[in-house]
Amino acid sequence: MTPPSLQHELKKQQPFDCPAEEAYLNLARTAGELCGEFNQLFKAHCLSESTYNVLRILRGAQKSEGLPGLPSLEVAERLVTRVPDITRLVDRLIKAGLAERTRDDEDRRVVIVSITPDGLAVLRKLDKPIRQLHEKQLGHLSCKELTELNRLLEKARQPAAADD
Amino acid sequence: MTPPSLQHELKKQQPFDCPAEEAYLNLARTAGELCGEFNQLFKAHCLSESTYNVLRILRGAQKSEGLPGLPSLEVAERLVTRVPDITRLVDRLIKAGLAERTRDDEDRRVVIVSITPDGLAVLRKLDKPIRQLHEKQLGHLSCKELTELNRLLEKARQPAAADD
DNA sequence: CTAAGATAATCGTTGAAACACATAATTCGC
DNA sequence: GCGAATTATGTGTTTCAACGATTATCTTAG
Repeated sequence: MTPPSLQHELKKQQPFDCPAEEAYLNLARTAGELCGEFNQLFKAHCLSESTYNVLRILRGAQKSEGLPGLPSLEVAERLVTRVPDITRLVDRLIKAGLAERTRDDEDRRVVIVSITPDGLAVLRKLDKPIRQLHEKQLGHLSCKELTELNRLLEKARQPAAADD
Repeated sequence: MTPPSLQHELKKQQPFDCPAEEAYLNLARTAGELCGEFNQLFKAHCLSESTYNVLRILRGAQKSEGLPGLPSLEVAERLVTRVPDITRLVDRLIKAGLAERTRDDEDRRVVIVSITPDGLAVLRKLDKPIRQLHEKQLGHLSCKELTELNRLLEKARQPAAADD
């Protein structure tokens, strides 16, 4: 198990200016590689990472909170990565028949987005390969390592989250 | 130092299916937030993360390796995140006057990309704010924590790198 | 010397993201 | 109630990324 350092991977001649820079690049590169594999999987089912996440959020709200759907803005806030254009994201899902929009009667400004049976079916089909890919990507890390990684990542986000 | 867990941030009701999934989402979210701030900074100078990286690579090759430039494909391979369309990336830099193309006389297929004085000037202007942003984002992690984070991220990439 | 194959780079097109602005509905001060 | 301000959402436009197919040059086998 030789450690292929990031510096070597990038053919970088000089060492990194500061450890924070190395960590940042490491983070970007790792996330890019891992996300890339997922995007490939999603694409095979005509989804993207964003649209998949929206479906997951809608299913979660339905299963765990018993809500038929969520306001658009609420969906946007729950996304893993921020996306300013929730409208078109949902548009794509609706065009594919995986989600639907209904106006809220209480507050006619808000649009409730909900998942359709077809959307649930697509998620069901993806559940297993997703789990397998997670396992393949990070399964070789021990439980202790994953816990530590999570701790460090959450700590890393703290100052960035400060100026939200 | 209250730990704002990812589950809470995402308003997720159920715990994560598996630790690998949580780590993946944590990774994606952290990278997204950190990259977002950098993209904002780059954008203020009419660059993107990709174009900035290309400039950094070109400067590095010049400074450390004494090369006037690099073949396009070599630049693409050194990028932090894989980008299949190096041509248009370089197009944008050339249009902005920050890089230039020259044909290699040895092998007339290869195009040597090199950074211009203007490109170097832009990088110089960015060096300090970049360092400051790295410090702001990850400076609150101890040196030991950064080292451990780097170790875990490199380990995480190993199986993904296997099927390149 | 020539044709076939390999390699480097480019181009065409599609689809998605980013950003600013516009629209509709609600709330609040008067 | 009436109109300004606020909130939730939608639209227009530009830019960027992904994928495939194509062109140009080099290499090599015959």
